Amino acid sequence: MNRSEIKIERIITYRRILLKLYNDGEKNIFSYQLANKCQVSSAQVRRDLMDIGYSGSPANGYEVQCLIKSIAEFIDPDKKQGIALVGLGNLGRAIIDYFNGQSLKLEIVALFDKNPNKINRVIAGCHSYHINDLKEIIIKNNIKTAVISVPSTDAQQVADVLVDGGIKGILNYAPIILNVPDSIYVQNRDMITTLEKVSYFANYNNK
Amino acid sequence: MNRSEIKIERIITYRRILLKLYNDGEKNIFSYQLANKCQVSSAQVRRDLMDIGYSGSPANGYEVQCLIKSIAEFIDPDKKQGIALVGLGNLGRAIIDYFNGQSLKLEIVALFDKNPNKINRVIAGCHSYHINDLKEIIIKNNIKTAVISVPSTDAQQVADVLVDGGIKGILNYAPIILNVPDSIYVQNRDMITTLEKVSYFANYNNK
DNA sequence: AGATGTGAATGGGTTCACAGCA
DNA sequence: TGCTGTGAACCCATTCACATCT
Repeated sequence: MNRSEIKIERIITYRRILLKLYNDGEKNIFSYQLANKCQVSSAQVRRDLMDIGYSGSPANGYEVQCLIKSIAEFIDPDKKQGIALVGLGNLGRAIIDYFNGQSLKLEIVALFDKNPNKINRVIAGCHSYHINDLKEIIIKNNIKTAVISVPSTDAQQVADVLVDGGIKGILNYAPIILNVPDSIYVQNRDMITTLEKVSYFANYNNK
Repeated sequence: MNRSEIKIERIITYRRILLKLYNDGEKNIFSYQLANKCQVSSAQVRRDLMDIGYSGSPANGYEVQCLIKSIAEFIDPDKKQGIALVGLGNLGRAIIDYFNGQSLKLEIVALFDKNPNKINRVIAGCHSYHINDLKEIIIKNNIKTAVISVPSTDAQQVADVLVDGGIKGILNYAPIILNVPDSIYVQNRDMITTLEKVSYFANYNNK
C-alpha cells in the first residue's frame, strides 16, 4: 500500500472536510463531491479511499461517519501523542493557538525558549521550560514530534538536541536545511521560500 | 522548459544556500556539494541548473556569483513586488518579522485587520489598514500577492475580496480550502494539516 | 442511470549512465 | 581523473475507462 507524503496529506485534508460535513449533519457523500471540496479529481478520491480500505456503495457513495473512522484507523497513532514546540516568539505562540484543541490525538504539551522571561509560564494551558531542559523533558514524556520556531541561527543546535532526545519528526519553520539523520522526517515550512514561490506563480502564470 | 512547482521551490532553495556561501566568500561549487546542502541528488541539481540555462565547467563546477544572478533572472520579477498581509494576530506579526528585509524583490507593504485597535499603525515599517479598504489599496498599489493569516471563519470572505481586487497568488494559512478561480495560484500552509502529517511520519517511519 | 472499484494507460519528474571536456 | 550536460530509461502518481453493483 502506498503511503507517499502527498497521499497522506490528501487523506488528512479529506478528514478535516469530512469532520466539517459531519458536524453539519451530512450522512453520505459521493467521490465527486469530496473531490470538489478538496480540489482534486474524483478518480483520485476513489483511489485514495480504496487504498485506505474503505468501500462505499454506488447508490449512496460513502458514509461520512464510517469514512472518518477508517481514516483515523489508517492515520492516527494508537494513543495520544505529545508534541514539543521550541521557540516562543510570535510564530510559536501562533502555532500553539492555532493547533491545540484542533486535533484529536495530538497536542502540544511542552514549550521551550532560551529567554528567561518566557520560561516557567503557562501559555494556552501548556508549560514553558528553559531550552537546557529540552532533552530531558522530551525523553521523560516520550515526545516524538517537535516544532522548531526559533531564529535560523539557533535552529541547527535545537535540531541536534531534539535528535539526541529521540525525536522522529520535525516541523521546521527556520529558513535553513537542517542536518539530521535520514531516519528523521523533516518538513520545512519557512515563510521566505514559500512567499517567493507564491509570488513567482502569481506573476508567471499571468504573463 | 519545465517550471513545475517542485522545481521552482528547489531553485529558490538553491539560491538561499548560494547567497549564504557567497557571503562566506565561496567562489565556486560543484553540483554534489550544492546537492548535499539541499538534500537532493547531484543529478537533480545539474538538471535544474541546465533548465535555467546556466553552465558550469567540469574543472571548477559553478561560479557562485554568476549562478545567483542566473537564478535571479529565471525567478525574480522585473521590478519590486508589494505583498499584502491580511490578519494581524501572532501569525501575521511573525510573518512580517520573518519576511521583510529577507527578499530582494519582495516586500510586505500593506497590512489589514478588522480590529480597530490594530489599524492605522506602523508595524515593522509597514502601515495597517482596516479590511474594508483592502480592495481599494491592493488595486491602487498593483499588489498581486497576498497572505491570509485570519481565522478560518473569515478566510473565504477575505479571499473573495482579494480576487476581486486582482490578486493572482495567495498564501493561505487558514485551515480551509479556498474557493477561488483556477487562474489564481493558492498555496495552503495550515499548521494543523502539516503537524498531523509530521506526526504521522514520525510514528510510521519508525515502527 | 449513475455511482464505485480497479487494471491498464498515461504523463511527467528523477535517476542512470556515459560522452565530452579541462 | 573527475567533473558537467544530457538522451534515455525508469519509476511512480494520476487519470482513464469500463466492468460491476444497486
